[in-house]
Amino acid sequence: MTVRDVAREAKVSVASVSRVINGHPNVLPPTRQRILEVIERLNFVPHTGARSLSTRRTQAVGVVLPDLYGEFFSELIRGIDAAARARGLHLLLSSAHADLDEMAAAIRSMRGLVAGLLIMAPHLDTASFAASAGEALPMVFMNSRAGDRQPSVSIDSYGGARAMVRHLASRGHRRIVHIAGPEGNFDAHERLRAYRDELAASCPGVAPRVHQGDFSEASGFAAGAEIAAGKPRAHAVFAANDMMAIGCLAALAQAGLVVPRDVGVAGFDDIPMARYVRPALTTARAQIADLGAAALEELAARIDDPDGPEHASRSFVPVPVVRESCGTRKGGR
Amino acid sequence: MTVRDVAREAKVSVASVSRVINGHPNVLPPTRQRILEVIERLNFVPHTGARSLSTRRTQAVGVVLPDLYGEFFSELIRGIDAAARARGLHLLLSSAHADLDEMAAAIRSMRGLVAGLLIMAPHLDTASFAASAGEALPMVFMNSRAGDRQPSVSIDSYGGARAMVRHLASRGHRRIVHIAGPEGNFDAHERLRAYRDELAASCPGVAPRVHQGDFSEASGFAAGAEIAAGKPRAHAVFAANDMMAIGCLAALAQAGLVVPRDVGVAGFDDIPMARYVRPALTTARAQIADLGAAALEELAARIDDPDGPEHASRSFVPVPVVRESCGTRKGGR
DNA sequence: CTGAAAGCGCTTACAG
DNA sequence: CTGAAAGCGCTTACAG
Repeated sequence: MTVRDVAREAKVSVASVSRVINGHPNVLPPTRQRILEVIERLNFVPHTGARSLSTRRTQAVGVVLPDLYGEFFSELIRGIDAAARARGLHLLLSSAHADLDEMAAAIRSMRGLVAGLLIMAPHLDTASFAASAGEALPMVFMNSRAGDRQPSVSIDSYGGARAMVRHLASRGHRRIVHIAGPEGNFDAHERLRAYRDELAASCPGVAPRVHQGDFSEASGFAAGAEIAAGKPRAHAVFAANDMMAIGCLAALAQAGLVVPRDVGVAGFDDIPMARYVRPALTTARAQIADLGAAALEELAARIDDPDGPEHASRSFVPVPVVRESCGTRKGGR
Repeated sequence: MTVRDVAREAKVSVASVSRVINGHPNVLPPTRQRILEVIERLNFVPHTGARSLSTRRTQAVGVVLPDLYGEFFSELIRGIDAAARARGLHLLLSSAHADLDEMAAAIRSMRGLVAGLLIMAPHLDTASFAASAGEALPMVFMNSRAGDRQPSVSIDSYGGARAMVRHLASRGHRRIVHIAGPEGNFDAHERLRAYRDELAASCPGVAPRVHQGDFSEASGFAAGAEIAAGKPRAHAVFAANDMMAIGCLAALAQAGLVVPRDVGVAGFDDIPMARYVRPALTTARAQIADLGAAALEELAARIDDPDGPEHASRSFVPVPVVRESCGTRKGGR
C-alpha cells in the first residue's frame, strides 16, 4: 500500500498523489477529488519514515534520560510531552543509561530518526560528553553541566538550596544537618555546596554535618535514624531531595520524635507526594514540568533556526514551599 | 556523512561498508579493518531511518496513551520502558488523546516509524476502534475493552474491586459507599459494577450508594465532604482509585472525622503515594508496571511472529493491600 | 570476497 | 496543472 498503488488506481502520477497528500495547491479540483477518494477507499496512510528520509525532516525529538523512576521523571516527561504535543512533535524515549557510553550509543541509534535531542545526564563529567557526542543535531541539556557551548535548562540547585537553608535559619534553626544525594551527581553536589555556604553565612560557628544518601527513601530513612540518635540533636535537617526527606520523616517518627516540634525537616523538589505526607513536607519547588517544557521549547527553537541566537541557558530557581514539617524554633541554639 | 563518504574514503563499495556495519562475515579482515578505521575517523553514524526503510524493520514501538498525568501513567511507562530496553526497543510516545479521532490520527502518523503499537484507550467504545484503525501493524491494547480479535492485557478491575469490597465487608463494614470514576471510562464502569455486585453478595439488604467522581483528588475531596455529612454515616468508602481516596481522606479529616475509627477508606491502584499518606491507604495493588511490561512482551512476541498463536488476553487481578485506613468494625451494622 | 544496481516509499525540482 | 526522473541513505540479492 504505497503512493504508487494510489496513483495507479487514480490514474495519475505519484507526484500528484504526493501533492494532494501534502496539500499543495497546484492540483486541479477534479483530480484532487479523485485521488482523495482512492486514498479513502484504500485506507492509505503515508509512510512517515520514507517521507522524512525524503524531506530530511522529522517530527520526532529524542529524549535521553538516565532513569524513569519516580515522580521527578514523570513530571519531567509530562512537561516535555505537553510542549511537544502543542508543536506536533513526537517523543522518542530512551532511558536508563548508567554511563556515558551507553548514553552515547542511545544517541547514535537515534540518528536520522529525530530532529533534535533532549538530554539529561546528571553526572559531573558531562561537559566532555556534550562536545564528543556532538553530531550536527541540535540538542539541549537538562539539569546537566553541559559546556557553555551547549544550550541547557536547569534547576538551580545551588540557589534553591541556599534559599531553603536560609529559610530554615530564619525559623530559628541553627544546628542544621544535611542528607546529601549520591556522590558524582551534579545536583547533589550543588545542594551540598549550597548547604555549606549558606550555613556558614546564616549560622556562623555552626559546623556542617552531612549524612551520605543516594536520593532513595531508604537512604533517607537510614540517615534519619542516625540523626535521631545524634547528640546534640539537630534542630533541623535539610535533605537533598523529597524522597530522602520522606524516609527521614519515617525514621524520626519511629524513633519517637515529633516533627516539627523536636526537629524540623525540609526536602527539595516538591514532588506531588510532598504535600500528602504527614506532617506535610516543607520543600523547594523545582517546577520540574516547567523545566521540561522550557527544554523542549528551546530545542524546537533551535530546530527551526539552527543558527539562531544562542539563548542564554535558562535556570529555574526553586523557591521554598513552607508546609508543616519545618516548624519554628524559639531563640535558636 | 553517508555510507558513500565512508566507501570513497576507504576505497571500497558502499556494499562493503554496509556489510561491516551490519557485522556480516564475508569481508576480508584487512578490508574490514580499513573501513572500521574510516568510520571511526569520520565519526560516521548510520542513518537509522534510512536503514529501516530499506530493511522494512524498525526498533521502535509506538505507545499511545490518553494522558500522562499521575503515577498510574508513570508506572505504566516505567514498566513498558524496562521491558523495551531489555529488548533493545525504543518507545515512541504519543499522549493526551481525548477522543478516538485524535488517537487514530496519532496512530496514522506512526506508520512506518514503529514495528507495533501499544494502545490504551480506556473508553467504552474501543471495540470498533480496534477494528477500524487496524492496519497491518501488530498492536496490543492495555486496559481497554478491545475486541476479542485484539490481544490485550488488562487490570481486572472487576475482580479487584470485588475483592476489595469483600475485604471491607469481612472487616465488619456494611454501609459501604462508592466514589465512582468518570462515566464512560471502562475501569470506572467495571469497579462500579463490582461494587454493586459484591455489596449485594456480602451485605445483603444494604443499598448501594454512589458518589460521582472523575478520578481526580478534587472529586474525591468533594465526595468525602458529602460522605462526612451523610446520615446515617457510611461505615466505609471504597474509592475507584487512590487519588480520589486520598482526596476523601483529606475531606474526612477536615470534617473532624478520624479514619479508620469513624469511617474506613479504601482505594484502588496502589500508587506509590498510597503508603505515604496518613493513615496509610488500604488499596488494591494493580501492578501497573507489570501490566506495562506484559503488554510490551506480548507486542514483541507478535512482532517477531505476526502469525503466532493468539495469546489469550492476560488479566492482572489486583489484590487488597491492607494498611491502616480501613480498620475493623465490631458487630457490623 | 567484492561491487554494480535495484529498491525501500516518499518528495521535489525540472520540463512540458 | 501534470508527469518522468532523480534522490533521501541505506541494504541485499545477483554476478563475478
